[in-house]
Amino acid sequence: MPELPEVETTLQGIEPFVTNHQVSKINIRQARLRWVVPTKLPLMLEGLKFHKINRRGKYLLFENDFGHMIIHLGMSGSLRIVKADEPPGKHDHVDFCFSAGHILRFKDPRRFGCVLWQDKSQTVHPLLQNLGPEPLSDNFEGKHLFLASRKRSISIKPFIMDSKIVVGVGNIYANEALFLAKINPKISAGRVSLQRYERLVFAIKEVLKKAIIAGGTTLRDFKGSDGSPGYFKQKLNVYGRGGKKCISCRNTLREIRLSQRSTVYCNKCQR
DNA sequence: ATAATCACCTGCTCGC
DNA sequence: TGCGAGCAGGTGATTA
Repeated sequence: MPELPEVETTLQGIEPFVTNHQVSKINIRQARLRWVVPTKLPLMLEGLKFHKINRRGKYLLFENDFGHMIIHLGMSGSLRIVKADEPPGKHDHVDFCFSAGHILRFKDPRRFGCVLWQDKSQTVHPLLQNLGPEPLSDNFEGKHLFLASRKRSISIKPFIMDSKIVVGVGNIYANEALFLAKINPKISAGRVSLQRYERLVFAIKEVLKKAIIAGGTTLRDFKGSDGSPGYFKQKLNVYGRGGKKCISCRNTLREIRLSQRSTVYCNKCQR
């Protein structure tokens, strides 16, 4: 499920049940995720409290006195708060039990996600060290994409999905943002004007912000809820609508593959 | 260095 | 009802 809005929604939903709660026990049922869950994880967490949860791109960083736990949800991961007596399902790989009696439960059918540990130190974790700016921050602006794209022949859609360029723009929202900005996903990143990049940046921020708000409305009952947060309910203009009519001009939306990812666009509106 | 492809997994849908 | 093919929200590693 997770694009950036879902990760942010997850953070906000679990935060009150995690921060400043003492971790009593870690149960790892399946350590073989994208990378093996480190053996020393329980040692670094049990008996301690997390001070805070931060987000960097789609990575969640759980901070405590010794360092931070890094969680990524991959393609199918989720984090939920459940009661202590709730039996785990087939894909519930890791439980973080709290003294207060609830559990933070990591579920991930496809196991593309990860649960890692980084000791407190000067060095940044390799997964985090080459990441581009946060899309919702002020220093993400049109000029950044314009400068980074000069002499690049890559299509603009995979370009904005590259985490070295900007983090957190996944397939759904890349499609949606390009539609809003009226930019054809196939065109070379290096041939897009500054003005058009400014429009694209505005569209990316807009799409992500709206999705977070939509997700936020569904996370009231995060504890014990069955998940399915917001974005499915959110109105998607192009993603998943290949062959249907463009909401703006009624032209038939095209569906192609770019970098192996499903890409939907209107060839009349998006030039 | 850059762009495209592969790989990691499970579950679901579709056509036969 | 069963079976194989193809696809899915991500992204690091490998190949040209």
